Amino acid sequence: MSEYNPSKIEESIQKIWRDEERFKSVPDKREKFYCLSMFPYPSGKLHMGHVRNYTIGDVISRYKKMKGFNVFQPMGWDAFGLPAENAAIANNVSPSEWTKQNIEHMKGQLNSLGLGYDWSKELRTCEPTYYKWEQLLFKKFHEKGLVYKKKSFVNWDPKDETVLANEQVIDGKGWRSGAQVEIKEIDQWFIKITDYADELLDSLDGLDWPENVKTMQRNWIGKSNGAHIKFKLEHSNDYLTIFSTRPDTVFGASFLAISPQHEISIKLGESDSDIRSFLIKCKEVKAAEADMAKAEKLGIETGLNVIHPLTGDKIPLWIGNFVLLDYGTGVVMGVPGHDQRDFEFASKYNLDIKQVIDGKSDELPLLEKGKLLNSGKYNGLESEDAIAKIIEELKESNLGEGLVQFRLRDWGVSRQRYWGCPIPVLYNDGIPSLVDESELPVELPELPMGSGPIPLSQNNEFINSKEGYKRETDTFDTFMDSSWYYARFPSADNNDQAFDKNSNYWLPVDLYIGGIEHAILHLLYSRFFHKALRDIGLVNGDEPFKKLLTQGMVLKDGAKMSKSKGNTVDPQAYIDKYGADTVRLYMMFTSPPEQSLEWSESSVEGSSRFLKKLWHLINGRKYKIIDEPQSLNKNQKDLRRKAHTSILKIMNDYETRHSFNTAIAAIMELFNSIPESFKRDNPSEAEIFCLNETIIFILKAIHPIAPHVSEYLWNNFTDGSLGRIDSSWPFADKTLMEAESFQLVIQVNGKVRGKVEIEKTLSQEEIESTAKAVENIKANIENQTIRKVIYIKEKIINFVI
RNA sequence: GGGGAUGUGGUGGAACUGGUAGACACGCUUGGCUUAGAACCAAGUGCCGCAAGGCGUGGGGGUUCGACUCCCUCCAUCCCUACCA
Repeated sequence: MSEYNPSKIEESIQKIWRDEERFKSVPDKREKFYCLSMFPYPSGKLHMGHVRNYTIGDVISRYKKMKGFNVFQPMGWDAFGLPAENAAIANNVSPSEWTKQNIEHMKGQLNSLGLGYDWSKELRTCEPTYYKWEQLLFKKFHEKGLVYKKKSFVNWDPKDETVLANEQVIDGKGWRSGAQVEIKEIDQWFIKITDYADELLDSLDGLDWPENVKTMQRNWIGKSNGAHIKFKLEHSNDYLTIFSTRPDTVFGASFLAISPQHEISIKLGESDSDIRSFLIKCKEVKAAEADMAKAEKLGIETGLNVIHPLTGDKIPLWIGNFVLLDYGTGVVMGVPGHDQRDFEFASKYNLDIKQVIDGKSDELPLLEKGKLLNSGKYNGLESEDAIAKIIEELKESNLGEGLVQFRLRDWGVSRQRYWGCPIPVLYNDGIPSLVDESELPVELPELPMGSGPIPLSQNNEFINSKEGYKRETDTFDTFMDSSWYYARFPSADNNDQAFDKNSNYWLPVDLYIGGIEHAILHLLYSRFFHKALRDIGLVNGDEPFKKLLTQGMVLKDGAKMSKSKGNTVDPQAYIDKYGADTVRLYMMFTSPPEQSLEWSESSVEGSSRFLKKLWHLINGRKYKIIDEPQSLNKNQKDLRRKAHTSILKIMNDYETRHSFNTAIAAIMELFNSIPESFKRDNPSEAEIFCLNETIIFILKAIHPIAPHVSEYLWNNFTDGSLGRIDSSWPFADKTLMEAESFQLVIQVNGKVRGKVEIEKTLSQEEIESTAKAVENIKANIENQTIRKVIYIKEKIINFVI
């Protein structure tokens, strides 16, 4: 008998798939299923996270195909981005060459895993055939009024004279130069995602997405009701406007704080050296929100006052490093009595702390709402009431108004990098205009000979390549590239249109699978893109991804696998050693998709062992057509019951729960439940019938996960008599699932004291007396009054004494 | 700082709707096969205890006949935080 040889089998089966073009998808009459896994950044090698992500997608795609769906599963490359520039500097290769080589290698790896992609629709975001359309979409967004330019902040490395990504700033220093990084303001392109804030929020409700992701998006969008309140600057005609969700606490305002980048701060810095040095200090904070929040809250008095709009009191104006110019109005009202952060700030700088809300305790800060006090004529009113009345008064005196504010900010899409999609803009005397459609794409130029990846701003040939104009030198944020690729896939081979009838047929994506780390940004940008494309008339429907599955990370020794930690495991070594089927089986078996997965070497061995056992049971055996036997003995009935209940459970696990680990456990259980006698050389006809049925069920059930070995065994077992393995899913016959008895668990006061097998024909009284008669139960309830009997049908009986 | 998760044997995990905690595996122990090992096969394996029994799902408290599951509270770890992708 031949041994299980994964590499030989996998190669031969993959050849059949290639020759048949098994995974090429075209529209037809079946129900469609567009299954998409987040495309990878071509970093060079597949990592475990990819293997997991793509195996999940492939398992579901193959399962859906067996269930009769027309499945489309494409794959492509998120090919622009920072790592290519880093590699270019480190290895002196061009980003495009490096990227191309990585793609070739990774594509081979994906194929060796047996992933069923329709490569006829492959796309690469770094190719002009892709980004030409991205440039056109940007132009359409511009025509719709969704694009504008404004100043905003970046991490600036003064030594290298480059803009740094957040991850390139380490402890406030540039990663390469080591220079102190500064916040710098530059002019950049923005897209008005906030125009869609309400819709992005509201249409979350109808999505079949995990609740936690929807919650994260809701909180990110952050719709809040509040008010703008104007404070007049003393000795001036200017006003400062703040936004507050708690106008009921306005009488507790004891300071106002402005951002260090606010024009007043900058003006004061010019004449006051203390303020100047404070502002310089504030520049030394990384632009990332987490870093700003962690930084110590610092402030400096401006010496200016503002006038409280309701009391007329003078209130000091401060500059605070925690105030973001980009967010809200760039001015904050400090109410130390009722806000944690304001309280800490006021305590530190000895500012007034007033209580204006009556709470259960008098300990400040008091964060909850309640009755107002120390608030003039509003004393005694409940917060909600007071909010309405205060807004009314402010409105009458033109010093404020109620309004809804979003936390969501517009999307800055400018990057000062080489390896990205050029923003298609021309400047004539500094006036920008979008490049004409007939002149698209604006191609990214090759790098000058011998140069590293210099930004386009240093490439004069590019800048001046259209006479009379200067070209825009910013490139797009790579989130732009990945925000619409899902819609391009079905039309990826069409160079005349961004989206053709294929996109219309396949969209929306029925299941989108990817890492939880994309829960907010990528998924929100894509949702925005879809809505904007819809309004331009390019796609149908309101949402791009009907259902979402977010997978957890792959860990080693409790930590995320990363190069810097040196704890990476190269999947290729395992594919080479055990074969793709084992790696896929291991990945699916060891943890449910949404949880993180701890890599363990020895468990891989276990998955391989199961496939070997499967091989030894089935290889060499031949399927024989036998009529369904008239009567079966207990063993035979039990096996059939197990087979049919298992198939039903596995179906539910694949389809509804996406719980592949329990599906595999059920397959293993079914395998283990085959009586030894059925496998002998001379079984009875009835035994052969039951065994054949079980083998068919097991091969079909494991096929989405271990497609090579199952198809190979299937072909040899059936000799083509039952069609291709992926042509159908087994029928689970409910009439075969019924058992004649069940095990009843007997509890006394909620503790398990015994178990007994009960015939289903028994009445509840009979069950109760049978339970009471069980040896250990008798002892437990003797001489006791049974106060209550709780019977849960065919499960449990509990005697309460 | 804010937002979202997770926590169950030596290990990965199961328990789907409040109803037998530990399915299915890994590992380990013992035995078989073997000159030996690997592989394979069989039995055992939550903890304490000779046993009867008791304890047990991150800690503490609560609801319930019954809690891994619901509520309160605390702790630990991970992810995101708008220029990593």
